[in-house]
Amino acid sequence: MGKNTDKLMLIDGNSIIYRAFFALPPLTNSNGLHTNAVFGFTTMLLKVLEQEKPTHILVAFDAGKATFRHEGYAEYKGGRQKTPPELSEQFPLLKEVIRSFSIPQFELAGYEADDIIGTLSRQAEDEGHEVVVVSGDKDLLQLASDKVTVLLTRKGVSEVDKYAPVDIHEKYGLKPLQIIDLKGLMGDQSDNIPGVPGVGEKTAVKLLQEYGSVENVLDHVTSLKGKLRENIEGNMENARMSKKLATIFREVPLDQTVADVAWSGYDAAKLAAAFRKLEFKSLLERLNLHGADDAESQAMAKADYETVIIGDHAGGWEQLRAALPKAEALIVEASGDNPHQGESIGLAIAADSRVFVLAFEQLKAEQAEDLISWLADPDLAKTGYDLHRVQLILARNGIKLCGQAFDVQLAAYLLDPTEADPSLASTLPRYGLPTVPSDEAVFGKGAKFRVPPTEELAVYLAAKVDAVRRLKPVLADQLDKLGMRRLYYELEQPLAIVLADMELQGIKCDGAALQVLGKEFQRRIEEMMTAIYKLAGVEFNIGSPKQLGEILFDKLGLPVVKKNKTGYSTDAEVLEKLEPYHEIVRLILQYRQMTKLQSTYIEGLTKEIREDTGKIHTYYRQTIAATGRLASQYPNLQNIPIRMEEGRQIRKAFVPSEPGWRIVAADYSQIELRVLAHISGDERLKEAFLQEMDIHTKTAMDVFGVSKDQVDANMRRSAKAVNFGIVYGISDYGLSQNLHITRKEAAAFIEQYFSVFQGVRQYMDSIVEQARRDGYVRTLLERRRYLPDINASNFNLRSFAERTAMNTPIQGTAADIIKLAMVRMDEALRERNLQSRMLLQVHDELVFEVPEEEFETMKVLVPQVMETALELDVPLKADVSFGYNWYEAK
DNA sequence: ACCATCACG
DNA sequence: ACGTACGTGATGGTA
Repeated sequence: MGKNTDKLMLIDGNSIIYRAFFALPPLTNSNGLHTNAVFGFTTMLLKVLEQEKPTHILVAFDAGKATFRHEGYAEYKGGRQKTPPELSEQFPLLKEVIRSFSIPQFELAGYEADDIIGTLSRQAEDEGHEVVVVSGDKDLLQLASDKVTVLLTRKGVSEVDKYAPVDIHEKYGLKPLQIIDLKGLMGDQSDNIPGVPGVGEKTAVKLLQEYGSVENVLDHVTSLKGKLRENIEGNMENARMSKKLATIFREVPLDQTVADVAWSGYDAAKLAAAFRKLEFKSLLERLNLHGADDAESQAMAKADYETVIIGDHAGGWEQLRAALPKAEALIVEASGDNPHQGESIGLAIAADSRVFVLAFEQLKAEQAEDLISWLADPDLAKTGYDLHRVQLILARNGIKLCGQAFDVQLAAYLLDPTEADPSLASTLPRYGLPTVPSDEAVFGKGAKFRVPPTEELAVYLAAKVDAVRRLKPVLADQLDKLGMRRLYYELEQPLAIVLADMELQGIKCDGAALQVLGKEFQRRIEEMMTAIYKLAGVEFNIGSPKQLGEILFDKLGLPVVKKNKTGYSTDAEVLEKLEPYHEIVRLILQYRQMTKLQSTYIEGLTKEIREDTGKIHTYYRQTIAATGRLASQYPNLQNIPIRMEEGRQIRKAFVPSEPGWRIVAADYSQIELRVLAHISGDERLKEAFLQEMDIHTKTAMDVFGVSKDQVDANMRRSAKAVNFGIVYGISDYGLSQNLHITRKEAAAFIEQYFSVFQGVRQYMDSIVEQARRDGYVRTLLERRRYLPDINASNFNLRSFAERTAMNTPIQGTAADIIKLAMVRMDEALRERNLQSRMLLQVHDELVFEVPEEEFETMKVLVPQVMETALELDVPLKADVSFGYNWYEAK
């Protein structure tokens, strides 16, 4: 190493790849090779290279054989699960990627990556250079010094935390070297290092802060008391050995020196080739490497079709007309995220060996008639990408779409509802097909959005529509294989059309009523601002959590309850605790509430009212929620206030679009707990619903062992919280937070609940076990959700996956049921020739507008359809309400 | 672009 | 010992 500005980066290869493997969902390239861990490692590597800009770098690996640590303690790393084959196969891939980065890597028989890193970091330190160690293992913190900082991965591997000695002290109250003592005392499950039984992190830190080291703790064991002393006295040798095992050996006989790992950056073309091979499309883009790699185009589908641009020559329309009977796939392109707005761009249709592409403009031509009637013909099947959206875009242009037969986006969502990127560009490689460029690559994003010249656009749309045609049979087969055929064809596909109809219908919103309310809110906001400034003694931006924190905690000296990574937390939970200390707090809570109503609802909704019709048209996303629920956007009409009276007033602005009509709303009563009763088969829970009892009261009776009359409001409230907790995947901590009780009390509640509702306990245990075995959970209608973290060694990731395993079948089945009810309801309205319209869905509620003469019919029909959507072992119950606006329907 | 906050089921 | 309740979307502030 030469200059003093040199910086050596040492990466713990094994630790990072393990972390990445368990943190990321399974990912395979088109050859079926698993690549998730390599992907995670690479993402992390790019990030730290960018951030730290090292001049020297090395990735160290364990040699995969016995190390010197096994000589003294044969059980070292014993009991560890065998490396899963899905991970093993990624080591060679990773090593190749590292080579493509031109980064040196090594391993040495008998030593671990830690030891190599320790040795080189000492060498560099002695030479006076700066060192950065990267790992997922906090053992490495022992290496920190003036010269050495340690980066530990957080949240899987996507982020790193930087530790200098001062940070370690802040977090643990220990010096870097004491990390070894820490492990000596507390041990390490994953390395099978015993430590001292009964001593965890808390106790170990306390002991070390007092005594400094393991040895000194052992010397002073007589001054300790009780069980702790007993445990330590009985395990002195274990403690000494554990410390030894945890100590990184810093004198590995290495041939290489720091100078040997000099690094001057990577060769973009080499790296691109490697990413290409692994199909790391997003990384290619991130590096802007497209131009660097000629092989890129090879993975793109080689066009084995003829592209016909309509409008180019006279015969185009005629060819299209002749080809339409054989049409196989359809693409409709428009700009922006909101299909109710934005510019319609173009269409592409794949038929036989040809692909036809036309600009939207062309649909105005006389010759477009055949195409338009093809689109509208319910007997002519269309396969496409996001047909729900297509239906809206076409409708906006006065064109009807019918005959939706297969939607690759919807199918891909059902096959993996957690996949974040539903684009064709990302879906294709997941199913082993050659990919297409991303929308972003073609159109640019945000302000840079532009429609490319006709020729380029045509090539892109042609590639997409061809891709849809290839993808369809693959996804359809997969749906069949996984038993999701009916879910797709009888539920989701028909629902897409029902949703589009609802969205096109829209709901009338009385803008004037919103303005009246807004005026009142504004008056109160200004009143509160004045009062808050007066109490604070200064004017500041109340909406800025940073400034508010300074006022509350620095200026007024209120106690700090909770912190977040930006600084003081000032959320409602914190403010409620601070209310007794200062009257400003209550005002701030009210101010927050009012400004939320004003900006999100009064102003937000007003912007969404169409001038010509006075209606709001939301957009239901059918392929977003991991549980199968819908999501509503632009605007979100699933979170209109109801819990607080002030906010609830907003609902008065939602009115029928025809004079004299009414709003009829019906919501499922306790659908999630009913679903739980059904799928768990718990006799007591079933009985509660069969007897039509108030479920929270009944729960309180059973849990507290009292009669109905003895259940007071508090007991019912607790029972209600427990019921919520059960649905969410219960944890004592979560329940304790919610009820403001101790964790112990919460745990006792839960235990009591489970001892009464044994079927529920059994279900919760078995669903988690099943998830561990299969890697996924399912709803009653066979919707599935994969839980890649269910076997993670990271407690947090694993616990989250376990709660998800408990929650998703419940929330997801409830979603199945209301979706089914929507499809049936749509049919019922048509069959009976009713004018009433379904307008909104709010997870367990459906909202209609109903003419006077259909009012009595709908009051019966809606709950009847909802209650019979699916037969369970307990009855489903829907409560109807009505009024001349949504507020009154309560 | 990301975070904190808060609206709903 | 670990440190969270499940699922969403919109907003304003801040880097």
